[in-house]
Amino acid sequence: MNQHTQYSKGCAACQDRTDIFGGLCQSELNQIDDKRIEVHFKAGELIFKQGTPNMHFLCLTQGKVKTYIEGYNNKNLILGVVKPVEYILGPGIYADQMHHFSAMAIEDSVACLVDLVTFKSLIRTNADFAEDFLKKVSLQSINNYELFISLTQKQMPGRIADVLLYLKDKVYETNPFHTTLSRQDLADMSGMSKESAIRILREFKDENIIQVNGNDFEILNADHLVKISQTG
Amino acid sequence: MNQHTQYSKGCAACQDRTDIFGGLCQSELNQIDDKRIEVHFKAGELIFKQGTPNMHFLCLTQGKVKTYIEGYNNKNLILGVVKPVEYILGPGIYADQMHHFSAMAIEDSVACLVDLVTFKSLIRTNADFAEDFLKKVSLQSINNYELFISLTQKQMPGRIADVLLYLKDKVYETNPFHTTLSRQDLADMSGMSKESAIRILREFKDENIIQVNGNDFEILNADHLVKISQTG
DNA sequence: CAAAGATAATGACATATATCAATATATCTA
DNA sequence: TAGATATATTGATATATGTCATTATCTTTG
Repeated sequence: MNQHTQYSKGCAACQDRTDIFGGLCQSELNQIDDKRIEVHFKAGELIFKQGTPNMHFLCLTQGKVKTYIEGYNNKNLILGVVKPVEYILGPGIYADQMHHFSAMAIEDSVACLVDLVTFKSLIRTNADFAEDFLKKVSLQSINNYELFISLTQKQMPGRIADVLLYLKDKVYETNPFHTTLSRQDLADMSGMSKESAIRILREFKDENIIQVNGNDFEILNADHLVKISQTG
Repeated sequence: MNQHTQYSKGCAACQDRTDIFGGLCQSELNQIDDKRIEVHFKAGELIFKQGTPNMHFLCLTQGKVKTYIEGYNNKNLILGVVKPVEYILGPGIYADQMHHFSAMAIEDSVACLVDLVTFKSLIRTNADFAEDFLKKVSLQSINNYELFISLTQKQMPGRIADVLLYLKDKVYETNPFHTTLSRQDLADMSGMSKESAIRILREFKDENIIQVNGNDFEILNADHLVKISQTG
């Protein structure tokens, strides 16, 4: 990606492409704009790391970012994939000012960093914005509950089905779709070894539920995938 | 528990026993007090159920409550045990007005129900209260991340170790402790079958890490439990 | 107190899943 | 382009964990 083709018309322009700034007036948007740092990340680059201080509110304007918890034995658990225009919010902002998960660009990406002082002051002064934020946090929480059930109560086919449906419906929003996620990433999203993830994908392929060619996926039988997701 | 020995001096009295009302002035406390319904639950009674409308903000003043997600095949995942004075907050409040998990009294309990209109209006008008609330939500979120890692990346001994340490340090805050949680509950907290939970407990007993007698537990070697928790 | 019902404990067995090793394929780099 | 490195795939095997059946223990209730 060319560094000069960047999207830098300010927060007002982004406002058209998302709902998260809907509760802000022009002067409030300017507050954010003034404190905004636009940063470009190459695919594979770490955006922030679990365990480091959380100093900024981060808004993704281009590319895709995976968020993941670094667990034991170098095993990661991918919480989700963020796409533009969406912010990446960690619970540390209002707790211990630390990052509780890491974020890595899986495509060349552009993110805006806003210092937390500005962000928190807006939360305090604009009740609509605070409510919108609470709503976002809540929706993320609901997603986490679904992830909990998927990871702890479903067998491997159900978990892989959930990942495929998530990618199709929530991340790429197309079918077929191309992903830059590796097989290891798919495994980290479904809490299994990469060998197991590969095996399940092959089974789905053999049963004509999906078509796979490298990193190109097509869901051929979404209903069947939903059924597999539900029956564990 | 005798219905007449109830704690009913109003929110101001509860304020001494918790931090959650710290950001409220007297008139705001009165607002809550006016809309407050105090309800007694017997052990085993359902307080609210996943999938039903979420109409109240709930504050536990006596007893203990387990919160759990109802998954597939009648399998539950216990998120945690709430003790007084703490509120039980679901993400539905700011999302779809639904309960996303269930709550059940595991001891005779008393809870205050406050309608959400009052609660939300306080969030809008009192920035300190809103920040305190965000902090609570964030801490809960951080706990959930730890639970994620425990449930998805640790083997059974590590998961049972986490449950035992959680009960000792966070729920009962004594050692030895007595619990009203069944073996099935312990299994639902650690994402395994009750038979497996029982087996691991016996192993810990045989290794003199814990002492178990029915529902009376004593952690004899906490350091060892911590080590087991860390090595998976 | 005895009977009944629930909960707990244990063993035998089945199976889902991880691990290890080998090979294949893709991607990078000199 | 060739070599090197990373990633993907497959098969054989080990193991963690669930399921089922049985017995034991506790708790309730008439």
